[in-house]
Amino acid sequence: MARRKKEPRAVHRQNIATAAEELFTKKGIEATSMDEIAQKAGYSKATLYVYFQNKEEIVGLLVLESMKKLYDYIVGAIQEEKSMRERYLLICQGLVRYQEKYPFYFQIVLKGINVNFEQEECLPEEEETFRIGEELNLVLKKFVEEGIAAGEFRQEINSISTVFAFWGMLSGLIQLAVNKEEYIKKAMNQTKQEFLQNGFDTLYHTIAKEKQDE
Amino acid sequence: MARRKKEPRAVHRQNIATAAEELFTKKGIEATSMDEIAQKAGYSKATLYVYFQNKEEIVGLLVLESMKKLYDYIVGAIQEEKSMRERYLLICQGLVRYQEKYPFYFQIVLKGINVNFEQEECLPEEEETFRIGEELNLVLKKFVEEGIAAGEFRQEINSISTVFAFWGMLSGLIQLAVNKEEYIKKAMNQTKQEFLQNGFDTLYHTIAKEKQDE
Amino acid sequence: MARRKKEPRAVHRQNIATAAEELFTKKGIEATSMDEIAQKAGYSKATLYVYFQNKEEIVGLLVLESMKKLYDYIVGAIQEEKSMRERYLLICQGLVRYQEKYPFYFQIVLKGINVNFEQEECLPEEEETFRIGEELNLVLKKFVEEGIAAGEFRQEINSISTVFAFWGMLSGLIQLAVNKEEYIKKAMNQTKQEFLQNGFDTLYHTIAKEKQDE
Amino acid sequence: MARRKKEPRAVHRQNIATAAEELFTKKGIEATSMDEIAQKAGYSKATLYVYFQNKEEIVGLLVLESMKKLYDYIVGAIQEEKSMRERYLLICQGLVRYQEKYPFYFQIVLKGINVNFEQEECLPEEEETFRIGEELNLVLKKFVEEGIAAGEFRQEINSISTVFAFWGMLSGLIQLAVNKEEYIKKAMNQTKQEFLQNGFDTLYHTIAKEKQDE
DNA sequence: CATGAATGAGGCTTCATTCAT
DNA sequence: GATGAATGAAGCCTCATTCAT
Repeated sequence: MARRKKEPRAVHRQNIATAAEELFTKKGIEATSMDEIAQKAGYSKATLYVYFQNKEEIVGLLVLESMKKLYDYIVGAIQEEKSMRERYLLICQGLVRYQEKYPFYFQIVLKGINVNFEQEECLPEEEETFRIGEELNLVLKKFVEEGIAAGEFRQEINSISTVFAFWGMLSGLIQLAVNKEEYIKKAMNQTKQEFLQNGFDTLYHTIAKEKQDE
Repeated sequence: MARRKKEPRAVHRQNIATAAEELFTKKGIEATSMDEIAQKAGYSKATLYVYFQNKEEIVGLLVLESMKKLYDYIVGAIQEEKSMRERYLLICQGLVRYQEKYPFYFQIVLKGINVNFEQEECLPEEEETFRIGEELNLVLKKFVEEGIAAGEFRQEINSISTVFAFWGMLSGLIQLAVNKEEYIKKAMNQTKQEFLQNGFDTLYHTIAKEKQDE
Repeated sequence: MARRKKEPRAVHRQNIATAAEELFTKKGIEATSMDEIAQKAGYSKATLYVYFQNKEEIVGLLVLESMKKLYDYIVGAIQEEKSMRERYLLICQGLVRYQEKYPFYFQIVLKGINVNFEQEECLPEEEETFRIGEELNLVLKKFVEEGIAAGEFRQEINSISTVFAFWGMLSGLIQLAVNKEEYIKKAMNQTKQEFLQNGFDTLYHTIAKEKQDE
Repeated sequence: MARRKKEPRAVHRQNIATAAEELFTKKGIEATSMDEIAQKAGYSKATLYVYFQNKEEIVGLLVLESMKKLYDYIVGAIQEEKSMRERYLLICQGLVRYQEKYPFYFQIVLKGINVNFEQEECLPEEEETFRIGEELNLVLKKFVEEGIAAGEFRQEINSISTVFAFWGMLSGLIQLAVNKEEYIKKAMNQTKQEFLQNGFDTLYHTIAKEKQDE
């Protein structure tokens, strides 16, 4: 009954994680049972526990993966050879793509993780997630500093705090856009994209030096 | 053992809702069982089902109540005889108070409700919640228009879309501040209040007419 | 589907406990599942948890009951208007009856309970069990003292330690007799009763003053 | 990854048994999983089933080994060139050592094994265990007879039955002492050793000829 | 109306054991 | 022979919900 010959552990973990991912995206994390994940992944429920300690670890891995993706999106955006403004918008688009791909982790990442700041009791995946989050903050901070140095961003903005605040505002904006996409369409006749574009622009005024007309 | 002689249905609903409210705030909605609510409210568990169809309806009522409170906060802020800026900040404080008082509905309100836009399957409470939300949007829109008329806010901002975007950004900012209060303290040596104040100011630049240096 | 009208909580607990008791006796505690208990008791599995916090509590109640029974056996034996020797033998018989009725608790009682000496974390049933055990020790100690005073028992025996030692020896003897009843029959052609009688007599020499021929 | 080139079957069995032994002693038999045994032994879990039919057989082997050890202890004690009394106490000490080294088999040996007397369904290890048990009985019987012949032990004691009864009483005493070591300390201010010493002495009166004051 | 009583459905997790390679 | 892989079966427990009284 050996279903797969000799595929490395990581492959099985990925199979399971992928199945879980789809279900989480469709039904939410809490509402998805290990039974369903097993079924979807094509393993027996018990097998799940061969590859993961528990449900939490599956979530943990997925969150970590999502965080990596987010990191890549954003670093990729920043490394483009474009204007500050264009790169800023690419960063925003990165967040949007992230939210679309991992709707549930978006919240988790924005909520719980960093709390375990220097604490012990957490899965290695969670630690790693936190670490990447920190790195991401640094990368963004550098981006802001670069913008200031280039005379494009206003000097007053204390970079780290700004980054963090932006993080919150952007994610709030995106979540709203997603949750109320339909409403936005009907009530103000805008696509999600348009609505977001507006929001991103608006927020850009916040950091950009005067004369930066939208 | 009829606990209260003939008190109207609404009183019992309120008793139950109040008990639920406290538990939800302390432990979260999912983590609170009907058992606990019944216990805290001083009713039998079965009685809960006399006054509410199911758990969801309890949540619905509570969300509605919270929405009313939020409405009051914001309308109250707007009606103050103060400058635009001061009133803007009062609105923000209203949101903060709301988040503090109803941490769990904050998300619900920002997420699911309006989706049922003109749909059938939803509790009367949800409809009402939606209605108040709409009204709130109008009130805020008027506030923005007043600001524009007074020459304090920039003209370009299409009022309804701006209101909505602000809604998202402010709530994102607040949620972040709450979830990472500890982190904010450690990493940037700011209290939640300070961090938020900064964020609100920053966002104010977005709508305020030039020369409005913080 | 209300199976029983208004029987008090204790009745249900007893129903469940009785079913559990039978299964424990037949298959052992570990080997008996809550499912089986529910089935045998004629309740749904979930109902078990209405009346008991968990499996442990069922065991706890049963152990307590058994302890009470044991207490009654022994106090009853001691209160008989007979000679020391006869009463001693009645005590022994009490232990035998106890072992026959509650084979599994015999071990539990002799093993785990008193360990929680003055500790906190234990069910009220366990505390009560411990308390009765203590009382039993006292009763037995008095019996020994009475025997000494009557000039029937040797003076040297430090009463409390003797009681405890006897407790161990008797229970060891009884357990052996039960576990190897068959063997005893075949290897030494004795019934369990005869074998035990001999053992009890032998042990009696230990405490009785000289001239006490078997 | 053949771990050991061509070591005989027995070696592997011993490796596994040793690992199991340690875990059993530390956590109990039930609470030890095959997984853990495999890990500790350095084999794959599946390999365990190459050398043992099932978990039970591992226990069986271990019980057998323990029985051999016990046999050695006791025969060793009897062969000492000392007085009956001293040798009796050595036997007791042997039992104590046995209990300390194999706390879990103590019970098993005293309980289940001989039941399968001349029955079919039992592992070869169990048969062997039984055989050694028998031999042990004989050895002890001879010891008793020697004591009687030497005029040290009372004549009335039918040797085989006495041996068996002693077996039960001693083991009961020892188990009690172990299980309630803490309690003995607190309630009667004795160490386990002291308590046992008393018990052994007490029991010695049972077999010793008069004038044998402790 | 109020509730005591009961439960179906489901959730997570564990573990001894099997089997193809 | 040794093992990686997989799993069936079982266990304990929780909870929203129903219903007869």
